Amino acid sequence: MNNSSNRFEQMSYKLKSAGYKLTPQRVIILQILSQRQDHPNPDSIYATLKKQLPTTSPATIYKTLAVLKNLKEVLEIQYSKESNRYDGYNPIPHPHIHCIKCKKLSDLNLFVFDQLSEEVQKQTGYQVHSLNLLIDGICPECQLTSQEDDK
Amino acid sequence: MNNSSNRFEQMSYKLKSAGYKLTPQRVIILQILSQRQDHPNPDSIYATLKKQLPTTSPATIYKTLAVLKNLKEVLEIQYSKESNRYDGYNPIPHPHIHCIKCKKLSDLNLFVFDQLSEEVQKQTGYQVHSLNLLIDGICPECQLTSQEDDK
DNA sequence: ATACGTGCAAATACTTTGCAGGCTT
DNA sequence: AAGCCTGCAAAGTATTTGCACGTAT
Repeated sequence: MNNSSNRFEQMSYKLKSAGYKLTPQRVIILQILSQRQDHPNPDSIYATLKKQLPTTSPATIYKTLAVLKNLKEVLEIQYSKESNRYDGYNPIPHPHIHCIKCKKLSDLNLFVFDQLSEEVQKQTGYQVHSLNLLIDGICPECQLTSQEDDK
Repeated sequence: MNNSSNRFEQMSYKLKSAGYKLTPQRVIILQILSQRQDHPNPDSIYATLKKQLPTTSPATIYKTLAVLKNLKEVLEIQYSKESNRYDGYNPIPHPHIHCIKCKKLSDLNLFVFDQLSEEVQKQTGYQVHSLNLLIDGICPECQLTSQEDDK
């Protein structure tokens, strides 16, 4: 059993345990979230979902994402300009790097990250809820193709 | 001469050198940005500006902030839910901690932060543009007052 | 039957844009 | 005179909300 299947089972279980119903819409949303590792935004999830259930509305996705976020079964990566992206494959908080050209959003391994929360808590006295590290840049591929539009 | 005055001079100089005009609106915006250390959002800047120039519109603030951001004379702290906040007092990228109760946004000193950009660049090959570390939590004061609303 | 979920549409919030008029150099 | 800047209003985008209907237990 691969991680996608595990994630699907885990999310389904969590939803049901918390008293939520596993509707056809939600099943598909869970499938999408457990499989995709490209951190889709609501609109992208909507596009896929609409193919299988054409009557679905975006509101359903937003509502389900909110539930999953509260259950910590999906990680929300917040943007101010573009819409949020969601990681259901690996919902444990981790830093990301975002290419501002091709919009790709990738995981980033930083061994300092996991200690940060506790360190900040100690240093500031804040009760830390979430720690968002988001890096914007240009990925190696886009660096090649963007040489011509440099001034 | 204190840092606020320095910042005001520096921002004025940068604007003029880059060919922008120093209009009355912009003078006041620069004053606000150079003095306030609470990381105001556009609306808060607007409220102050409106007192001195009642006909000012929010668009003027957004446009001026965009210019200053490009000149790197103001640091934009991005949110997805609330509006952006701006640091003109210390425009060099640095991490922040945000209280989700009282909305206070404070600077955070993390000695690891300054090395991160280069480390990420090496590790990923990305050309790093900006590194945003934003921590959400509850500040010590709000922890005291919020005990009663805990479930 | 009761409560939850869905889909639609309207509302909200923040920010950007187009444009006409004004001011500065 | 030319160009930049402002203020207004409209448009744009992302997300949330209210509500009536449907469905599952």
